[in-house]
Amino acid sequence: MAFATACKLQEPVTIADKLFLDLRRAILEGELPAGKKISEPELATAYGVSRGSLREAIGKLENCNLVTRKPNIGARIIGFSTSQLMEIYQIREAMEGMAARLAAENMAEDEVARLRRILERHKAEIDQHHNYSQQDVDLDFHFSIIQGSKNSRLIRMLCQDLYDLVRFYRFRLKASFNRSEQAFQEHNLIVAAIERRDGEMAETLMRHHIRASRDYACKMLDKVSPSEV
Amino acid sequence: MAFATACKLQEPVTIADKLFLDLRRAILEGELPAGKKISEPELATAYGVSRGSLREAIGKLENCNLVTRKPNIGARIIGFSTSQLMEIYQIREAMEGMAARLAAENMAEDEVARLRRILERHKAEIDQHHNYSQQDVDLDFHFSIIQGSKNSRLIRMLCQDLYDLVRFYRFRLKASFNRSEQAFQEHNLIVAAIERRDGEMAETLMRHHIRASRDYACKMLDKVSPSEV
DNA sequence: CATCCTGACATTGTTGACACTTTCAAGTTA
DNA sequence: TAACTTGAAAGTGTCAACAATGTCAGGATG
Repeated sequence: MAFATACKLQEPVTIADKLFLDLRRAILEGELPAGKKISEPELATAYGVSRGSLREAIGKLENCNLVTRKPNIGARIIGFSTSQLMEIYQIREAMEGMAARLAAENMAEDEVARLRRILERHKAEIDQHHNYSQQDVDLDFHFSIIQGSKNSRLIRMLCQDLYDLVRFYRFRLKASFNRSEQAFQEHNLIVAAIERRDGEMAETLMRHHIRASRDYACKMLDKVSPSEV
Repeated sequence: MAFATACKLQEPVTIADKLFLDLRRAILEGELPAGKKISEPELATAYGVSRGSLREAIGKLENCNLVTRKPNIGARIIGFSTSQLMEIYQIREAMEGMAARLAAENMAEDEVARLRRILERHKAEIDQHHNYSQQDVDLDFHFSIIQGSKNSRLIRMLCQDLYDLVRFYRFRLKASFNRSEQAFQEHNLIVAAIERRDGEMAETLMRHHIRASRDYACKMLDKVSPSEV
């Protein structure tokens, strides 16, 4: 997936880094269930490393907001709740809106062209009903715009901190999400605004897009489990 | 300072936590100079703790973006650059704008009243030329609005991740910053919008306020050191 | 019967020692 | 002299053992 590769610039050189990536993948792909308590001795022996390295890896996971720790009690995988998902959408609306504005101002021409190609790929996969890869192409789209903002800290906050959570939720709700055609239309408008270098409009459209995505997710969650917190 | 106390909910119970808070304060207040390399053995003996605890504390500092680490090479305190400061302002514009919108929608009446009182304190200190405490009152103002958003993740991202950096820069540039009267007027407008529960306007005004603050900082930096990166 | 102690067990926090990598200066060679 | 090699020193990464804390079942007490 282009998203993962492009977002992870540095190779894992140390054991703790490798472990961190392993555990992150395991959490994002549901191998380690949400809400589960992490037992340090258990995991350490399972992965064949010492507790020290594991603790360092857990520390990094805490930074990604994928686990929470309490002193003298331990770490657990985050749970998922509708309210937390809504919070994430609000933050994405603000930050990706800004990213779209900056991308319209700062993206190089070839980057804009690449963005347009992602859109074409998206359309092709819709026509062929490749539902499984539409999520990847969607991530690529958002990721490219974030990169285009050229704001290194914004990029880090979104790609490293927030999008892990997005993927965490997306993986667990993927069955419900099939808004690709509508999303494609909205993506189209955003790219057009970026091509016109209209930052104001790009931001407005991106915020609208993410709000629509939030509303859709909210409706789907209500349908699936109306009583769930 | 109300900001620091209210933002730190949990007591430091573990050695690594205490060390983390100590080091964070030392960095924010310039005790440890920007850009300095951190020697683990040196610091560990200086604080009378083992390297393991120190490394855990450094990990937390890395999460706050106050130090950067490279494998097998070590950690160093972040440096400061105008471009990085501008990036932070862009992110604050987006996120605090959203926070102000949500605060207008979600703040309880007594919280709004408290906000108004902060403003009165601000005015009193301007009249008495208490420049040193105006920065604190400014932090309290922004912090209260962020809290008022009721978005727990937004609060965490701003208060824990971004505002450490704000304080890092503010401490090192405090001499140049004397925009309190203008800032007070802008704060006034924002509170008025929140009191009217006008989220749209609160966001617009907050974004304007932060952009004005950025422009001012930019101008000051140019005046002080036009050639600096 | 419910509540409170109590003590053994399991888990986390902390430490010092060992292994590996980087750095840097002295010496060698073209 | 400049560039490369080498070896020691310093620093970081990793580990296993110890100390401190939290957990929970069993029994005593009202």
